[in-house]
Amino acid sequence: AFTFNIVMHALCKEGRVGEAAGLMGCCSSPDVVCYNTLVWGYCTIGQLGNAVKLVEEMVVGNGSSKPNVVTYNILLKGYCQQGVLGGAECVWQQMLKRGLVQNSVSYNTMIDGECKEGSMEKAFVWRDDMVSHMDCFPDDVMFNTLMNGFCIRREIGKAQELLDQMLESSSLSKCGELGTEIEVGGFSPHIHPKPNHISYTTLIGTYCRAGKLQEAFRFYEEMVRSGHVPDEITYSSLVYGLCKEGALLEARELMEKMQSMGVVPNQVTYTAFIDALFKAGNVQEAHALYDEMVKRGVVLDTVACSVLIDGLCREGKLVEAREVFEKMPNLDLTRNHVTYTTLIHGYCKSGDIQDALMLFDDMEKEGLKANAVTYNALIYGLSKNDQIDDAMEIFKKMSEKGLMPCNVTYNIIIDRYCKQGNVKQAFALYNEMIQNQLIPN
RNA sequence: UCCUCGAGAACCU
Repeated sequence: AFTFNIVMHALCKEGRVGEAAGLMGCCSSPDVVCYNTLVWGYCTIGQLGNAVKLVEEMVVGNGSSKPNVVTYNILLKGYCQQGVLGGAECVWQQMLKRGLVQNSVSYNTMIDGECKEGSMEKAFVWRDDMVSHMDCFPDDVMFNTLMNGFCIRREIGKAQELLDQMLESSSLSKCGELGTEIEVGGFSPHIHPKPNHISYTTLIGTYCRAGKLQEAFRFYEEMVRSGHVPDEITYSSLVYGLCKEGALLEARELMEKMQSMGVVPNQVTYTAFIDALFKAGNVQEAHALYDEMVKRGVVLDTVACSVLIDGLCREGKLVEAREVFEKMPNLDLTRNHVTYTTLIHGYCKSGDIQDALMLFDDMEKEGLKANAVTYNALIYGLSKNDQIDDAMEIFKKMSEKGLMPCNVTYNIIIDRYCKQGNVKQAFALYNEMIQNQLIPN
């Protein structure tokens, strides 16, 4: 079972959960860890139903594979990832019924789930619950999770205060001096964990996304100065930040610097850079870097290929873009709704509505759900092709499918009517947009 | 050997 699990885990990590399941079937006595690994696999690919079924199987099975805290923690995360916090709470109750005691991973999982929903208030309720019911104190993961929650809400200042709290309590001379101050989150100062590289990278990544590179690099330097080792995620964040601001030369320099520090650029580092090069119209370098990535044995993934498809579309090389798209399954790469939408948009932009619509059908046949962006691409393509009536058909179909048109949807149509000189229709849609509580930009 | 925190892709102007 030990050996089986190592392979199963590797398969699940690549999203090959079906194969992992098959492998477990070959194992004469799979243990809890095997089962947990498979439950985890199903959760990460979004197949919660299969995960739950497997856990039920464990419950009625023999003693060696009864679900444990880890099993339920995996389910908690599964529900949180789907945004079904209520489902996670049900799992929580089941744990109690089965006499299992939640640990800090359970609590941190729920806190992260609430943070990702933007509910910091609820996240802190879980924190309080943990402190009052358990012997465990908030750990570094919890602080990092909460920092990230504030970052998501664009309250970077509060995230920074949490970092400061961790720093204060790890410097002995300051311990006990903070008693009466009201701090973010109301933590008791003496039990703070120390920050780690993730604490810093959380802030760095947020500043990079916000285009505040000075701040990002300030924390990078502080991180290094205090003895934390930046990893590929830290550097990828910074490379992305530089690219986003158009500082492509500096991005390249940083990629070299990270290697001199012994950190190997991965597919995320490369993809961030390649994407920026394509968008800047620097096609040759984009391809050169892509080749470098492949030559170095960096494993391609869905995003890397989608970026390549997008770049080829921007170049007008739709045939080549299609070839990459077709080759993805051979490389064991999943094509998701973004991959499809990228190519659909490429076809629309080039006026090839036929292929766009065919690909849209293929997408639905694959069981992938089109989102507003997909529909917007089609609406754009049709209206640009003077098929405004067909565009409006798609527009209606969108609402029928329960997808709300967004402001980009309205922008596309309003723009078209204006270009046709049909200002009246344009205003009609503008009013509809307002009625739907959308904010014009 | 299993669970929790940080990085990259698609639509209009």
